[in-house]
Amino acid sequence: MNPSPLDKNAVAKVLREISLLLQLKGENAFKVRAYDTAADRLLGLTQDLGALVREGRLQELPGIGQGLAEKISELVTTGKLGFHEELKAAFPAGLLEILQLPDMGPKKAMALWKELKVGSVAELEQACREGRVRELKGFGAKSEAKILEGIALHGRAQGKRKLLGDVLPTVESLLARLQAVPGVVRVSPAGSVRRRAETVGDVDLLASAPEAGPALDALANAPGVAVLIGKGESKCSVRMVEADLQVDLRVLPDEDFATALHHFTGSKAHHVRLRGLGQDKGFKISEWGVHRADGTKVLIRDEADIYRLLGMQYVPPELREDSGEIEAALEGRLPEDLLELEDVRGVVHSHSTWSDGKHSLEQMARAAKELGLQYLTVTEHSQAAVYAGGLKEDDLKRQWEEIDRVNEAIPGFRLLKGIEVDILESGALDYRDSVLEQLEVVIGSIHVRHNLNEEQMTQRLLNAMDNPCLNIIGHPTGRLIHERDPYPLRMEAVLDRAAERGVVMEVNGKPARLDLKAEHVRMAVQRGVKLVVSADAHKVEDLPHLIFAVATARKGWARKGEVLNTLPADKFIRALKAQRAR
DNA sequence: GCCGTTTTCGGCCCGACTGTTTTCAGTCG
Repeated sequence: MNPSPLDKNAVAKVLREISLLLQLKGENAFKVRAYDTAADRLLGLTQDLGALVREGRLQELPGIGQGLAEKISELVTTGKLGFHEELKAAFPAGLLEILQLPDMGPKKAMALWKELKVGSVAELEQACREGRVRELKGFGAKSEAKILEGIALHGRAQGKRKLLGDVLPTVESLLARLQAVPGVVRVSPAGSVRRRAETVGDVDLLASAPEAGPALDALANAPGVAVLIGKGESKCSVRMVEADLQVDLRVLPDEDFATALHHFTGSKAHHVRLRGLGQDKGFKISEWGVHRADGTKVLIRDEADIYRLLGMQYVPPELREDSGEIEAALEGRLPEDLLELEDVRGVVHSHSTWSDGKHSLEQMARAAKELGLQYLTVTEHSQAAVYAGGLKEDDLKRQWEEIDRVNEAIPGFRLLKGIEVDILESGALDYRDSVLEQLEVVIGSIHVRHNLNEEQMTQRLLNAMDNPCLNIIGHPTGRLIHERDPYPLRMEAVLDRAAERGVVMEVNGKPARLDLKAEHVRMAVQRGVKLVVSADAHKVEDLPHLIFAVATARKGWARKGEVLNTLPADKFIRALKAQRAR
């Protein structure tokens, strides 16, 4: 198989750029949208793009017709697209960066370029300082100041969306504060936080109350607020000290809460589709509610009412990305038993002071029990992971004695004897089989030698899965969001082998990992590969990271039955072994 | 550029907000 010069992410990025360039050109807005829709479609793709191209099946994807199919094929097979190159040549490269500034769209950017020959952010900044921008039609002194402010912010926060895991604690404490305000009925996060996206730009919060004032004040005066950006009748925006995070709160009457929550949860792509469906059925769906053709308002008590009205299953927020959930919900194919946090009985993947963890086995066990869990899989690093205090084979026996002592000391809870064994460059495991066979849970992970090529890395994992001692592949792509790219890997091949051999895939909940990520989870589920959700805990404070693994599994449409650590400890271990014995 | 029990043309989601205007265009979510 020839590796594709461009993968789906790269192709989507080109389509996105074409959309921007077409907007600059003043092209028909619907043509522009077609490129955006196609980019969304590719990003949510769970099939192999290269295969779709080879088999000429691109046009089976909704939103992709003949024109886009040809362009995508050209990109995938040659790595370039003539149409794209021509468009790019027509504008200065810096214009695309100008478009990233707040309140800056194609019309304004083109005016700046045509009238002032401003073609980069640096030139724009200079033009503002010299007062030349305010002379333009449609611009004024205020726009000039706003642009300068935007440039400053852009420089500071360039591409730095925050990890969901870094943001959620702040969000939850703000929500608790708002819920305690007298008169407040309901509170909820909205936007990407509620959809449990991997990373978050701004945080949107909603509250319902008869009077907006007290709730708005509660946010404006909340601890940790650095700047009050703005406060009006029904909205308040602040910037938090922590992580330079912007938080927007809207307060509205409780009867408008459900439609507003739905509106502000998004995603945009999901909404565009829903509104189209609504229109077909004679409803107009907007932020302010659902209206019939005669203008009367439909009573919407909660979000489920909206989906019911459209004759489809309820779509949980995590799934609202227009990646097939709408078709599935219309046909009744959406999983009704998506994994819930409450389904999880035990935590998989943890470290203690025996290797690079911060807390003792007993501390970890007590903390996990405190969270309502029944077991914790102890999986220290193996000897190859020298930097992480990896255990020698001999150390294991002594650790097992301590595990036995802790298990006796804490009734109703159990530490399982496991290991996170390194997958060496060849795909061999870092312990002898005779040692691995004695363990209850064997996670195999890659920690060293990341710089192999796609074929070598794929083969490394395939080889590892051939060892019957291996139960689970840990953080299969090795990515660290914002820090390290996933290693090159043919995920389809890895998952096919996992399905064939009964190897389980980890969904690692560490906020910077989320690995497998949601789209890979979906690919795994489609192949019948079983999963575990893990915390990858190195200290007791990491144990709640399980919620991010659960969120990722849900975003990948994983049902309870597909996640093995929803089973009690004995059945969990038996299921792991049974998988391998198939 | 896509799409079709309104099918090969003429549609394509909707409304608020802002700053600029003097009735509206552009941007955003």
